[in-house]
Amino acid sequence: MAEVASSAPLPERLIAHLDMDAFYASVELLRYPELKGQAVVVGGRRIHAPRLREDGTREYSKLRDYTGRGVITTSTYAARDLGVFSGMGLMKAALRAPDAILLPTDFDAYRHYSRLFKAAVAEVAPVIEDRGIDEIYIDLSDVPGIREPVGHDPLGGVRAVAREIKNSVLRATRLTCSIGITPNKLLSKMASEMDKPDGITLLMAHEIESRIWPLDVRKINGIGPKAGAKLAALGIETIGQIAAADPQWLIAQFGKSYGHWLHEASHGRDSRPVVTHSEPVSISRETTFERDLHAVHDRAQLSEIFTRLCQQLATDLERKGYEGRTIGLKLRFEGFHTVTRDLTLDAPVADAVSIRRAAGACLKRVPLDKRIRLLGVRVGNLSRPGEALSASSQAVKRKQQQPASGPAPESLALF
DNA sequence: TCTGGGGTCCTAGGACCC
DNA sequence: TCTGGGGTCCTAGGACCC
Repeated sequence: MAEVASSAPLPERLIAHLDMDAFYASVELLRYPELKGQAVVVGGRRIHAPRLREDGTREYSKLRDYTGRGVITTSTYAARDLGVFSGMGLMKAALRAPDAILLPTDFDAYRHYSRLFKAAVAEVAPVIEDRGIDEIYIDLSDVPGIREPVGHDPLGGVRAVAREIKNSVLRATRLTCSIGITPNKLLSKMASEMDKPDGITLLMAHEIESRIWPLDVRKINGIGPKAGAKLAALGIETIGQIAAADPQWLIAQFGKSYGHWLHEASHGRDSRPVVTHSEPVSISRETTFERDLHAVHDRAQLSEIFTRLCQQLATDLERKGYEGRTIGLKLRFEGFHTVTRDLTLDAPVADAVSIRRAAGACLKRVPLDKRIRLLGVRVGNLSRPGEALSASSQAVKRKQQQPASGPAPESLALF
């Protein structure tokens, strides 16, 4: 009893961040185990799928075979050693690692393993926040046994639960993951990165100074390229330097909200709950062309792609059971300049024709003098069909009983 | 050899209403 | 005729994340 009482009390909340190790690449290695240990990059298209030779061995595409505009979605740790990372253009990566093996992205497979690993975690700890295909937050605060010390280790119970989660994931998927456990999401996200791959990192409040403050500011989830560059220009490189800065000065530099958040984050403070359910805000489809298209010269092709995106979006909406009142259009021009237009209708729609009509009206508000690199369509203001109208859309309904008259059919000739 | 696709959230200005 | 402030909605752009 005396031993337990003398150890530091566990925090009220114990939050885990679990990140699958090189997820897409690791799923591919389950299929092609002979690639284990090699530099492998995921990001190609179908044509880069391995081919079966007469003798039963496989022939893989190499990074040097790639032409086009794709980026790396994941690379194995061996490929990262060659300097190729996710987000990097495949053509650029091919210059650095021409002999790295290239595999096409197979989202269906990754989604399958995503479901498997999340279900495996849920068997141990059910309070889970989805953060995409390969990572989750888990609220471990009330997991049985987690606050039990083991021997002289007050965190023994926490370690045991972490190991149990990792074992459960490994059993279900044959994949490894890394886990960070701390009193909040912000710190856990950083902790899960500290011992990758296949690691467990526990970090409590009294260790912020020694383990968090020396880190680069970009390690904070929420400080991206822009804020990182601005901090660097102000002579701030580490999280500890943010923590040492006058909060009023941070607010003067970054605005009230972000400046205050920077101060809090640098001290490891974060009270955001683990959110186990959320509704989508918008659903979209977009595509980048193999070559930039011209609004006039490539009109037929653009029109076809535009219609196809609307049809895919309608299919997505139906499958997920949503309709939406705000239709958005996105165009990216040569030079990467991006423009969006949106239009809010009086009533939600979900069918391809209505989406296409509204997006077409948006298109008429964009000058099309430059070549187009990307075209996208989005549906926002989502609701479920048959659901009671929201107060706001009821107000609109009352005001204008007439349904919106879209543009005349001839105007669809644009594109 | 630049820079995918699918998202969320924030800001800021103008319209409109009370 | 001028002058307010608050609140909500819509739109456009941008930062950031996986």
